[in-house]
Amino acid sequence: MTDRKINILLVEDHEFTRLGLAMKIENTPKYNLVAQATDGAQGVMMASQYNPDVILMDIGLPKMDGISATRKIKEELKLDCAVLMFTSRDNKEDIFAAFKAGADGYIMKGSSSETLTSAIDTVATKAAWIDSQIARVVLSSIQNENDIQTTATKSQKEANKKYGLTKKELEVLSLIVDGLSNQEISEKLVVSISTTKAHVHNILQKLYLTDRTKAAIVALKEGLV
Amino acid sequence: MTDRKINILLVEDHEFTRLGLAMKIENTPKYNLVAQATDGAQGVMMASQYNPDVILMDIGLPKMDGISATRKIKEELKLDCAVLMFTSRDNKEDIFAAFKAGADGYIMKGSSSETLTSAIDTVATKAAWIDSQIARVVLSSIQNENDIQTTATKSQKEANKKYGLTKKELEVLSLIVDGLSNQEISEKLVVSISTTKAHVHNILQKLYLTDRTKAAIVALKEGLV
DNA sequence: GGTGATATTAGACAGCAGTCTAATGTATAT
DNA sequence: ATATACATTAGACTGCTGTCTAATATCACC
Repeated sequence: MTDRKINILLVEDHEFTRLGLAMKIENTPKYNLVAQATDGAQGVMMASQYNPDVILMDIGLPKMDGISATRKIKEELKLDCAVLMFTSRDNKEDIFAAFKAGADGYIMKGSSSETLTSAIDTVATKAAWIDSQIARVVLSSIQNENDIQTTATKSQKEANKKYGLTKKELEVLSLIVDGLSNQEISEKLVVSISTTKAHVHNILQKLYLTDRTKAAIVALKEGLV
Repeated sequence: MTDRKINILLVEDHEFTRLGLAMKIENTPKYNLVAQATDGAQGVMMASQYNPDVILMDIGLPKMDGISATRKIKEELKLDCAVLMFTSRDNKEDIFAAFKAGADGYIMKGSSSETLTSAIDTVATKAAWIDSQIARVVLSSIQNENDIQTTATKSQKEANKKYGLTKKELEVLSLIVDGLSNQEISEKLVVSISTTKAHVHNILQKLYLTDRTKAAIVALKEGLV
């Protein structure tokens, strides 16, 4: 086989974690750390610039979260690289959003070095790698997906649970889909613009989106409102 | 960590395949082949008898198929072992049925020795292993729900008449509905931002709207794109 | 009584969106 | 040839969007 080194791009905002990971990667002969990014936007940029084999991506990132960044890399840029999500979040929503965005693997922070190398090696060969802690969550949900499709009554309440939107957030999302601006939403709900902005911000976070237009599109297509 | 050998149970009806796998396992120091079964019923029996770490299970088996056997081992007997499906079937139904039954990994016959050991090692640590050939099938079914690549050839000309949008404007509107920013649209169409802004402005004028979010909503609801 | 989730607000800030004006080039129809 | 429609670009400007930080208040739950 090709004994070429695996080129890795590291995207992580916390300095110490990034440093630790960089150390680990650089001390592993078969890996080659090509670049490090400290936020999502920079990560996307560096991905297209260095075209790494594997991107080790944190979820919680400034500028652009890891899931949005993954989506951009996979769907828009269509880069041929494996994205390994590296995070402390083990909730269903994040896991699914990550895979939906095109992630190839999902590993928990706090994993051992052996687990990390195993995961990197696996996704580098284009196979999927799922951490033991969350394997059950993913696999059990695959079962559910079949069951849900037969019952066919999912959309509204399921979608609600799916993204964890609160009642107020759903209300705001609904008004966004009606085409209202923040100012108009504020007037309608009799709250300040700050409040509306906070709600909109929370919605975008939970849906892993970057602007209200995308939120409206997703809400319409997935029947969230 | 524990350098204990990984105890493996092999369940495969085809003699030559079973022999080849047994050879491979026995020639790998870290593995210990505890038993071999030639049908599903025997496999279940041996699983409870030997309590292996990993069961390498074929799907097409006499007496009881591999998926039923897996379900029995996982759900009824609740044995703490990893089941690695080993099969030539790559259709969605089998894959999902396998995971639904509680399989921890899915590997194709015809995989390399390296892939096999990688898969065994991975499921032995209770992580999920999905073969590269079928990773796409599994992940894409998770990723779906979003892809609406409808080739609307009819409504385009009607919409054109309706609002008097030009070909270019419809193209831009379509990209707005995809959630792209002016910058991104400009890059995609290889024009300046000024041009994109002009198109967007014309679209808004013709649709009697004030912003791109409303344009996306109208386009989606009225099937303009 | 403490903890977590939700809702509320403010201010400051960077950046994008959309408007306006103005100009140029091309194609098509009359 | 000349009008009309379409595509392209620039510069400047206003205002809205979304982020970040920070604080307060309520309610349910343990």
